[in-house]
Amino acid sequence: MKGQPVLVLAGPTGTGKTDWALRLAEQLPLEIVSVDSALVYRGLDIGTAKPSRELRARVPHHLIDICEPTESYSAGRFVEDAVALIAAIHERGRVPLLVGGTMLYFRALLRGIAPLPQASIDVRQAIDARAAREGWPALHAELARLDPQSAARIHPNDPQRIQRALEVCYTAGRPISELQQSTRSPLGDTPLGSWALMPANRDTLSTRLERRFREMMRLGFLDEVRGLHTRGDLTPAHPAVRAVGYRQLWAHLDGHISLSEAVRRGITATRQLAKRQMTWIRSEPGLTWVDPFASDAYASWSRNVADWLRQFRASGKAP
RNA sequence: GGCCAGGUAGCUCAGUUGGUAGAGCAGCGGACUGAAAAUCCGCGUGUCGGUGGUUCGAUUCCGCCCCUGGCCA
Repeated sequence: MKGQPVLVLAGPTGTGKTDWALRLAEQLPLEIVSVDSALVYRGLDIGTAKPSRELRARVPHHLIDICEPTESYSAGRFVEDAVALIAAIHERGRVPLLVGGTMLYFRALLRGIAPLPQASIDVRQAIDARAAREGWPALHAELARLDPQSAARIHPNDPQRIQRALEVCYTAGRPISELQQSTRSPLGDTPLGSWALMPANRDTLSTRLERRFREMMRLGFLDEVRGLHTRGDLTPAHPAVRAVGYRQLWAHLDGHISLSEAVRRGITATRQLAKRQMTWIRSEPGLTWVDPFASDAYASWSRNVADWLRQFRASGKAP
């Protein structure tokens, strides 16, 4: 017996996912679940192209503005939150529409994530301190002793993953590669209607991303970052400050680079983000690609979605 | 107009005591299990400004020309 349907709309930044989701929600009984590691933070608005409060008042949105920028959200928390939300939305007789570009979150939710220990600030600090003394290659060598399987997969120059793998060894007492074997999808047999916005022409996206960044600057992006900068409790080590655009403007506010250089680098970082997102989408099975910049793209997509949902209505499982 | 310094990869530059060249950035491809808008890996043929000359061989040396910047008129 199949469960109730879930809709997925993935895509790189700047392809209009948010807009499409809102339009679709005007014609179908949907609730939007954001799949975005930056939209979770309060106070990151302009630079994340966060949908406005008015828009969010019209259609139910979830997982936006749920953290302080001093916090660290995670893929694990996302999966917990999303699973609970999907159940609640189904309970209300509506259809969840998962929208976003954080592909790790999508994968963790759709394919599963192993029950691993949470990040530990203390352990990470200890590892960082050792890395500063002995260098990351030494820590990679240690990982090779404790968890050869992970060490083989993790490049010696990849501090973030070496650190995480060691952290899990220390706190769980077992290698991460072993714990990862019990990965399974939390969604079970939930039927998925999955689409990805993939621009057929990269230059079109690139141009739009630059335009959008400059528009953000016009809307007061720098003031927004200055506000975060002035708080005094945030540093470039916080995930919120590492977000594209924020990081570069932060460097400018710290006096490291000029404003025009920060903007230039911000635009570049945005393009690189989109590229990484597309790499991930290409490798992800089960996604139907849609070129968002083709004429009538939205119209035909929304028709497809409605058609796909109809089967559940017919069998009486959904609205 | 004269003098000086440059013109080498999309950009900033290095280099070749003469044997047709390499870094960073950008770009492209890839990886991705609690930071993921993160973190990391791989990919470098380009009339070496143009044209004559010297030479077995010139991007490298010499002449002339063009362009850019600076100084002097």
